[in-house]
Amino acid sequence: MGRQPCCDKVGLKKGTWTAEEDQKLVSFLLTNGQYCWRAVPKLAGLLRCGKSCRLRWTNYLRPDLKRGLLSEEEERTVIELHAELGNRWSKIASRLPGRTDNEIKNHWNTHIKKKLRKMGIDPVTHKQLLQPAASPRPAEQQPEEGERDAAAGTVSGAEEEFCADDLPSVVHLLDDIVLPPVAVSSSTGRAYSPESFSSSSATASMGGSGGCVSSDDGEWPQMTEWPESMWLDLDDVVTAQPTAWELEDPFVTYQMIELFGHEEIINLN
DNA sequence: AAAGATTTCAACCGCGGTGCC
DNA sequence: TGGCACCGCGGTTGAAATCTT
Repeated sequence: MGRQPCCDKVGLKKGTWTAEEDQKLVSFLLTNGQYCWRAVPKLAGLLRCGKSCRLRWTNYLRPDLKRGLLSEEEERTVIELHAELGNRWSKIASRLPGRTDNEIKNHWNTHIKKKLRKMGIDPVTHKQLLQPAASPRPAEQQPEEGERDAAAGTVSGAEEEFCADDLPSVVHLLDDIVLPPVAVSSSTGRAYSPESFSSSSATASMGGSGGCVSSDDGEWPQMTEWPESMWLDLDDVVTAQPTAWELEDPFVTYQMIELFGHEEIINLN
């Protein structure tokens, strides 16, 4: 009856992935493609459950991922989409090529929430906060993060409260954020340096904009580094072309990369 | 220089939807 | 048709990195 369990969790490794594990997983998936995640760890020689492998691949090892902080343009998109969709991170991520739901969720919680609050905007409802962020209530009256979110309603609650008229004001206010001077690609909105298009196999498939991110200290953007494990094992994915093209739907981005000597078209969403 | 506090983000957990048996 | 596993999602955790004192 039914299927076999995904994993028995006995003797399986947890926690941070090692370079060797990354290497095994990437090597296996690039050779065999993605099919049954349950079978992947066994076939790849990993003491991990399929779920863990899927997570590692989708959030960190996929060659089409962008690395580094979200650009100003990407942040704006996230804010707009969050106002529209709430905490549906996967939906938001699907509109930001090369970004994962986990990455966007983390960035939202660590950066964007703070920025919005500083600007006096409730990150849950996207409306102006009643009290200025600079003059918080006394500690005993200050609800915990979770409480506040719960009080403001769940995702659906936020949707109910959200008024489309609020969106332009939110986006406009974002313009007031002072960012360090960086070179920004006019076509992609992403910061870049001349080194962006390095011959590194990993950076070559980052949406055509290179793996470069702006730094917070106002200096020239830094190259995004891929884990050493990837350098070791991605010799087979060399010379990926930084040529991305967009079809009718601006949110569907495809990219041609070279895999094992033949060209592959990958959907960056 | 060291210790403690804070921040970041990779990874895990648990749930719901879907599909297989 | 019911039970179960798979998959993907959102929330949470905790180790590592960074900052502050």
